[in-house]
Amino acid sequence: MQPEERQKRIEEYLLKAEFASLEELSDQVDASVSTVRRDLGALEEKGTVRRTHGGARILNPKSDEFTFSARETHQLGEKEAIGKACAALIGPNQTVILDAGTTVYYVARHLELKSPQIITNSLPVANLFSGANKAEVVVTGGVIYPRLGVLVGPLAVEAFGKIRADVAVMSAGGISLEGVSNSHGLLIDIQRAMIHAARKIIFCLDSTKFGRPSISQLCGLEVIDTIVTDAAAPAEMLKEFRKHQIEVIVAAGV
Amino acid sequence: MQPEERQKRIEEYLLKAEFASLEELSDQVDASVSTVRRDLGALEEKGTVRRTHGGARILNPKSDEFTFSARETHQLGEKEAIGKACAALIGPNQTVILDAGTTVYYVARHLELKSPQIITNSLPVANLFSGANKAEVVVTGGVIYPRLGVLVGPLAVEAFGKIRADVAVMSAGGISLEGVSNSHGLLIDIQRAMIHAARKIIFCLDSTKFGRPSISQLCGLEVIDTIVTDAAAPAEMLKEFRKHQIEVIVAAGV
DNA sequence: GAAGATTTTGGAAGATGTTGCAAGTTTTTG
DNA sequence: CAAAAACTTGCAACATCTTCCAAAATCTTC
Repeated sequence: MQPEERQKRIEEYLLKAEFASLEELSDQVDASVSTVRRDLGALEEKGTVRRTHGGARILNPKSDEFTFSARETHQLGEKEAIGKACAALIGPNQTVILDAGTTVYYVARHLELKSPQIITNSLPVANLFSGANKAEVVVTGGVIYPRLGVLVGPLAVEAFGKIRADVAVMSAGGISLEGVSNSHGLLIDIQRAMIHAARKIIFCLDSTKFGRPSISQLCGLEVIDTIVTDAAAPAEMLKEFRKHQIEVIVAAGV
Repeated sequence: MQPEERQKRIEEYLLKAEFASLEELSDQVDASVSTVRRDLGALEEKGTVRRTHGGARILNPKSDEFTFSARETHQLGEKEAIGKACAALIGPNQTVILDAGTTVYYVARHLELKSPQIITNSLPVANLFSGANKAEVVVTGGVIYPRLGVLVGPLAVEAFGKIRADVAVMSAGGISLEGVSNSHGLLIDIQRAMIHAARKIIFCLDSTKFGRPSISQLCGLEVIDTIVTDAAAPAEMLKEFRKHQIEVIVAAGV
């Protein structure tokens, strides 16, 4: 990537996050910390950013945009790790369905470089890619479900009915030996349509989701191809899932 | 391929992507990197592009109407005023189509309280309402047009084909006595569908848009019901528009 | 049309710029 | 004050730029 593009992306990231560590930025723009350091030097010269020990801060914060403010999520480390591990499963130029949900959002963040074709009904995910130019992103229609920024309703279901994808990256409210469940009834129809449209089904579930069934049953274990979770997931359950021919990936902690 | 055609394609690609590496462009126009380098040199001379190490960057982001770098929007005050004046035209509980474009975005900001039903293909507008739960917001599907955050393509056109609305709030690249025009060809189909779907058509145009025709013709004056603009709009043109039975509203300056 | 002049193209060699790493110094933290 | 983290500097490896040249395409002139 060219220095200018990298610097612009650093600026953009800082606009959203306000501060960021060098590590974070380095990860974000896929360059070494040294390079990020130099970039920040240039940006500071330009006056848009101020260096701090270990990171940088935006000088002229103007973030009223709707983005998952990268800070407000619990278990950030785990979700980052899951996101990275799951993104590694996606090949370049694949067609990927991305579900709504914070965990999947973190998968999306690691997907930019693969320039896949993406289909989503999540506004935060759409926003993530709206500035980037590499990936082609299809947004399903629908009514905005307040707070979550998910598009729901017949338009969304229809859109998934029309397409076929290589992979669906899903999240859910809970998983047990009986299957996967979710708390928002409205989402169930859409998630079923996603599952129907994709050849391979990956569920991203942080460890808190295990053995915690939610209100509405989404699907049985037999439709799942892969589960990506973090190190705190209960080992016996994972063993059970493996018995069901499910590939279980435990993301390395940070 | 002719040098001119090649250079035009480079420009077009950069318009979408903002940055591009030499490799990328060379691939895109099917010429060697050396040739692309020379082309970029010419384009830089012409002033549309800036060379960077390893690539190039678009310099003159065309038609600021749709580019949403909220940081650098010109005529912010005017757009705010237009937004306020236009929002006043909308009654409560109406169904409103909101076009993409910065001016319309400012209308949306003043619309929250009226809790209307909103239909839009603009991601920034959708984001604006995704937190609030007053309004019901329908987002059309579509492919994200890079950088602009507009949903384009058949999904979007179809969505507008299926619905009926009370009002459409539109923007455009330019207006003259011949009619309204826009710079992005892709958007024309969608805007036509919007016009078709709505009973009343309002155009929000800041004063810089007058007498400045853009590339593609969108529609004639006869479809316009109302124009909202700011105080700097040329008086004679407004008079002409009024003769065509168009209601012209001049928003009070800040 | 054909022969020669001109322009454009793609590539090669050396100059220049950028990147990531490591050693040594400074700052922060407990 | 000592350990840890972060910063600076210098450097080697790498990518990109400039300049040049020969081949190909295009234009002129007859």
